[in-house]
Amino acid sequence: MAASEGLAIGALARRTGLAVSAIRYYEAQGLISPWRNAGGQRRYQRADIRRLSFVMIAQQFGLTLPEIREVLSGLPGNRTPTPQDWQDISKGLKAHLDQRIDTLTRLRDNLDGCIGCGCLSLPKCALYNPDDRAKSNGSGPRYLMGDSPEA
Amino acid sequence: MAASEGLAIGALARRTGLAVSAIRYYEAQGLISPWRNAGGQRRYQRADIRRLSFVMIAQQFGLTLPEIREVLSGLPGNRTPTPQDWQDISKGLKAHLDQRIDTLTRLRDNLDGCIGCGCLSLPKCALYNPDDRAKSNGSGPRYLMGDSPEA
DNA sequence: ATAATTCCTAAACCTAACTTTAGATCAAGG
DNA sequence: CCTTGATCTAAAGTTAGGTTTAGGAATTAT
Repeated sequence: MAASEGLAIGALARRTGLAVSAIRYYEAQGLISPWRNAGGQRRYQRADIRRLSFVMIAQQFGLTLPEIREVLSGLPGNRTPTPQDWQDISKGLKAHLDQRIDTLTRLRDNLDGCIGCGCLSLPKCALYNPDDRAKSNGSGPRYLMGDSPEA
Repeated sequence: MAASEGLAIGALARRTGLAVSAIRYYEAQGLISPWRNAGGQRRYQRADIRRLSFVMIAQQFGLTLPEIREVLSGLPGNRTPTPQDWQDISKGLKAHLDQRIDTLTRLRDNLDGCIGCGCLSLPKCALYNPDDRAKSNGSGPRYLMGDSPEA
């Protein structure tokens, strides 16, 4: 097995800790693009280990797979990414995370105020802020609150 | 319509901004318990507006519905919750949020370090911490990283 | 007394991010 | 050559948190 043959999907799975099925799924989502050997099996570059690690870290930070694909598109397509390339796109990740932390911190501080006043369901409550909801992640209903003062 | 008749589900939906279907779903998840009128329709107390508002806020903070049900169980069952009751269980929410912020802040600071060293895929990287993953929310694969230094 | 709303239940459908399954093919060891 | 293990594809299943639909029944408005 010459070094030029690349990694099989199982080997990549062991190296990254991902399930084989997850790696195939990421390919379907456009996050990674292996080539195929003569028998039609996927073969990966060593740089793909780092690529998938980046995907996993970005996921922890709350990015969706389409968002991660977008960030990864900042890598050069014509050569193996250098450490500097990775550092460059990681800065975008950090900015994203900074924003999430700011949002949550603001929510927490507002909750402090609400614990003090016990208002919790008033439209005037500082927690009533649709923008935060759009930013914070995923689930939950479409709207938030809109109670009348007396309740 | 005497005041004692309670709110119909549509009225509660308008007051909270939630969809009628969401309110029924929350009931199925044990988050709210209306009584039924003679015709079998759900009727709610005014205090339920606040209860659902609390559910929505807790969701923004990243709690799952089972977790929220757990927090709500801290309310008195034998009477309408007082502002003090709400303040009491809100403290639990705040603690939860504090923890999320700590975790994210730690992740961000570790990423700062990684941007500096460019390691991103090493097991020694500070970002390699399974505990954070268990805490941070929901999706994503089971494991994280496990690359060898040379990659 | 209708007509128009609203509400009821049960079941199917939806998205994200995967996993599982089934049946077939490929690769490697003896 | 033959067996074992890894891989392939396509499709269905899974979980969370809901929404939509279908066919009725209750309420409200006129």
